[in-house]
Amino acid sequence: MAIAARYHGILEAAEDVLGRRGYHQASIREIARAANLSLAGLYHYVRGKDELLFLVLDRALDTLLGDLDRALAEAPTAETRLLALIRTHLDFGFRHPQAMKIINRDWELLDEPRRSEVAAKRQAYVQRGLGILRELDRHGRSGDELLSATNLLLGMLNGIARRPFLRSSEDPRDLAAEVAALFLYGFLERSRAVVPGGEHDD
Amino acid sequence: MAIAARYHGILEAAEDVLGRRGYHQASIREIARAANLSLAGLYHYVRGKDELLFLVLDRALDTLLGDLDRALAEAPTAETRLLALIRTHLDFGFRHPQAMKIINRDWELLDEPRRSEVAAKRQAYVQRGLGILRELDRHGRSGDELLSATNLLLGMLNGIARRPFLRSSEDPRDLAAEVAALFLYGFLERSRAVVPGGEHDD
DNA sequence: GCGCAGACCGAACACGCGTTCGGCAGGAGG
DNA sequence: CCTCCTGCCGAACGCGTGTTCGGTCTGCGC
Repeated sequence: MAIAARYHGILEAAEDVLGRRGYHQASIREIARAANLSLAGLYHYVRGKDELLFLVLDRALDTLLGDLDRALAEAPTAETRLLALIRTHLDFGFRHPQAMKIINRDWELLDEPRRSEVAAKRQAYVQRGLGILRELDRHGRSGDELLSATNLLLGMLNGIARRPFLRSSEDPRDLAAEVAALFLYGFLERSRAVVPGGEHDD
Repeated sequence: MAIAARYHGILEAAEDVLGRRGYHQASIREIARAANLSLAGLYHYVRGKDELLFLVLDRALDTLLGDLDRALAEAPTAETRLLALIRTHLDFGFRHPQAMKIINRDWELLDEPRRSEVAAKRQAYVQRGLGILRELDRHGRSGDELLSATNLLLGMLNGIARRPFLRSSEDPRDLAAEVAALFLYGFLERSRAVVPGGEHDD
């Protein structure tokens, strides 16, 4: 179990350093120091720098997809599922900002066997969004149109999560409802509550 | 004038290489090679790598802001101004994809005297968007709400411009109208033409 | 006690990087 | 003809990097 704890600590350190500095600025020496290990000691657990990136990326995407599917399973309607996706995404972004940065910024830097693996998980995430929008669609949009709308939505979410715009006063719950309202009804309308009665307190 | 041509070529080369590889992966040697100069020859024109980044960034932001202000000046209503902003942004993204990447990805890497300078130009751009949304607002939104809506909108745009999702079939004009419609009226509504009669052919 | 295996480390290697230095061509001015 | 200046280059310096090698501990089976 001690080895597993070490491994876990290494992944945490790598996520933090890789997220804060970016893949190419982050040095393996810095990750080792953050994990309370020597440089060569870190190499005892990990084959190289790209494996470190892969491990962090893989774990983060598993967490994100897991959170999402758990939230989706509890949402009965398409509207609540959309809200659940937005909420999960923003929540993850606020709770694991470094992991989010790595997902959005550094995943292309992996080399080929592994790159496809995380690309598949990224695509699975997009598919969840696309499925929800397909349910929500009332105008018979084509797959291409739905896909670009999905990318628009995810772009909005990443635009928020990227930098701390309004993190000061707002909490992710309210923010998610606001984003959902804007996406569903547009900027010109204003309907505060997206889901008419679907709120449950925790 | 030959010196000006050289300078221009250097900026083009730097924009291309910096955009494609990112600041820290791009080497000055590669930029020099792309500009048909030797390594030391490049240093004859430029003080260092960060100055290269600054020059590219500054020129790109000037172009973007210039394009935007020119398009805004011709747009009579708030709706057409919104459409103009979206169009300009997407157009710039399609025409100068490398410059767009640098603007969105690498500007934070500048060191302090210059960083503030490009931050100011970036903020000026956001202010244009915020002003348009303020005109468009029918619900007395607060400055914070308008700012976050602006960031949502810009996030959507960058989400598209980032990767070639649908570049195959769509052209920026149609795409811009689609984005504007989705932003103004929401996903649930569908109004094809955002601006009822404001189209002029070129 | 003995040996072995695994956790861990200090020191080095090879390499690519940003930057600098000394110099070479060639045209202009005296 | 000499000199200066500008555009440009080959070669090097110093440094930080990812990675590896040889070794030292410590604990456990026999």
